[in-house]
Amino acid sequence: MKNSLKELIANAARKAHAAGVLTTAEFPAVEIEEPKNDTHGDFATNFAMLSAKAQRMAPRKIAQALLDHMEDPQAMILRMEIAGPGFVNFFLKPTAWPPVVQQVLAQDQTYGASAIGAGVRIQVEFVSANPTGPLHVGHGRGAAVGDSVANLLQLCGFDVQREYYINDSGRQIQTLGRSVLLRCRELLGETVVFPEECYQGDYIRDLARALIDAQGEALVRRSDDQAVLECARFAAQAIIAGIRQDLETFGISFDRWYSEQSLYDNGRIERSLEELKSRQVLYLQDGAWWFKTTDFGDEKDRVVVRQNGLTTYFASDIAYHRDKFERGFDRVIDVWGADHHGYIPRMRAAVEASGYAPERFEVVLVQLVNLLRDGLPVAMGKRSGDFVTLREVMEEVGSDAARFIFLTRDHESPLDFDLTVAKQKTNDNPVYYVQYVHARIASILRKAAEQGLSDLCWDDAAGARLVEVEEIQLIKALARYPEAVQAATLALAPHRITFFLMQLAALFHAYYNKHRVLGEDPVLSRGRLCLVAAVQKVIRNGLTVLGVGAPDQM
RNA sequence: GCGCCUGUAGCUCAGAUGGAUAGAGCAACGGACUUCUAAUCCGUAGGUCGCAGGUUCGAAUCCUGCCAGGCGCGCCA
Repeated sequence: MKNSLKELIANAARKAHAAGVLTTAEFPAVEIEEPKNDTHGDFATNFAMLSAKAQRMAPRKIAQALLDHMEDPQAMILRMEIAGPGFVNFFLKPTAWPPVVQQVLAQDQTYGASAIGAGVRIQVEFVSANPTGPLHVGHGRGAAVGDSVANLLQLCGFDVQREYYINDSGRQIQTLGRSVLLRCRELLGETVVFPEECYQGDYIRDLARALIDAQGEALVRRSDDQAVLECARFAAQAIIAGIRQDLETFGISFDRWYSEQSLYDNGRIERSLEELKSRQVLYLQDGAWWFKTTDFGDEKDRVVVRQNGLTTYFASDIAYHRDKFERGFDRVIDVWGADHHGYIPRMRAAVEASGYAPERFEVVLVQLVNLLRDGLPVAMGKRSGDFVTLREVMEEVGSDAARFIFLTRDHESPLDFDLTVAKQKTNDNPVYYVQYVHARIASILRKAAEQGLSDLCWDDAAGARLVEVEEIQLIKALARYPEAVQAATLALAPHRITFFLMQLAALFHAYYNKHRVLGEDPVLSRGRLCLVAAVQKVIRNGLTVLGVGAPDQM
């Protein structure tokens, strides 16, 4: 709807210029908005005001020129007016709207899809939690955001790959192995001092028990190094399996799990460091190798190889991101916890120094989650091992509620997640508010089927009966969905879909309370049935983007 | 000290590329179920968009400075 109007305006501008009324053909991009105030029409454009400078004309004069040259082949415009400083307001005929319903019904699951990303390969890397413990609530938010961003991109035609990077090398894995080994010894009757820097959670004990069951006491008889390694391997593997399962329960699966260790094993880290040396961005100082990230806008240089000869985490990341681009991705998106934001400049530097345009690398920062119960903070200490896992949250409030709530805020805003509210089945809890729309409509459709009205066959006669204000508002909202998807995608902001759905749900509930779908008049009933069926499809499509189910009954 | 994020109704938050009179929900108060699911709806009330300048036809939105809160500033990951 909006796009066809844009065409009309652009054509009018060209014609006006050809006719010599406008002085230059230098036009701004046509922008169209939906005025909040409906006395300003269905749509409005500020084209005349934006053109004033280039045309050296008064905005209202330009507006008049547009009106004089406007064509309307589909006869959808009722009237146009010039208003205020130079807005052009468009009032559409009531008959312009109902065809949208038909379009939604016809396109079904693909309504909202587009091809704006066609031919672009894009990778979204998210969660990537260290395999040293189960996922917690914060990871859940990152997972929900990352997966929905990927869904949005796919919907817009991008070729998307989801990837999880496993930090399965380095000191933390060693620590993991040590933690498990100590618990093993403890279980076998030794008295051990369990150091503070080891992982404290109960899951370490569980892993130790499982390992003893599998291997018996043979384990502790090995040399320390050997035993730690064995424990680490076993534990990391088990934890990753658990993470994978949690994510699956959460409705998320990855196309690829990428091992950090593999970057060492196949020499990629070595190679990328050599390459940086040859590009003269590495230098040796105090026995360590430094990357001159300051040449690329970072505030200080960063170490990639330590004095002791070990590479840093940053070195792995350089190799990893280089590999992403070598695999042919046009865009690379990392979803990170906001506490890593200080890492962005050096990572961007690394991308640029590796020979790739830094704009091709983007980071979505996800702010932290404050877990509450009855409005009071739930204690969360990673030190103490006393944190609430994603699995526990899913078990308590359900995956749908959790995912929806994670997406009720801009990912750059911190989020209060109240377990009590998440379980409530009231207006406080927007998941049910939206899902209820789907269930209610399903109920109407069942009822209609009982009455022999199962075929939603659309015709102009039925469409012409959709004249109530609430109906036109609903249809307008449906028409807005594809734009909402595109805007959310371009901004990598899935929460906009959440808000779109809440708004559509509000419009539907109001309509439902005021008008009956199934009534005496068969033609009217059919028209309304098509309308609510279309609403149901858009609700379902939107919930699918969020990874939330659309139930037929509640 | 430097950097990033945040500051909008009593509370929790939306406000795409700058647009016309700044919006929801909750909480408060008053109403609507013999009819397609009341997990719903309708109404009332609520504002110096942190503060001060600037840019322009026009600023919650862009720029500068300040104030408040969060996070980050390791040869850790």
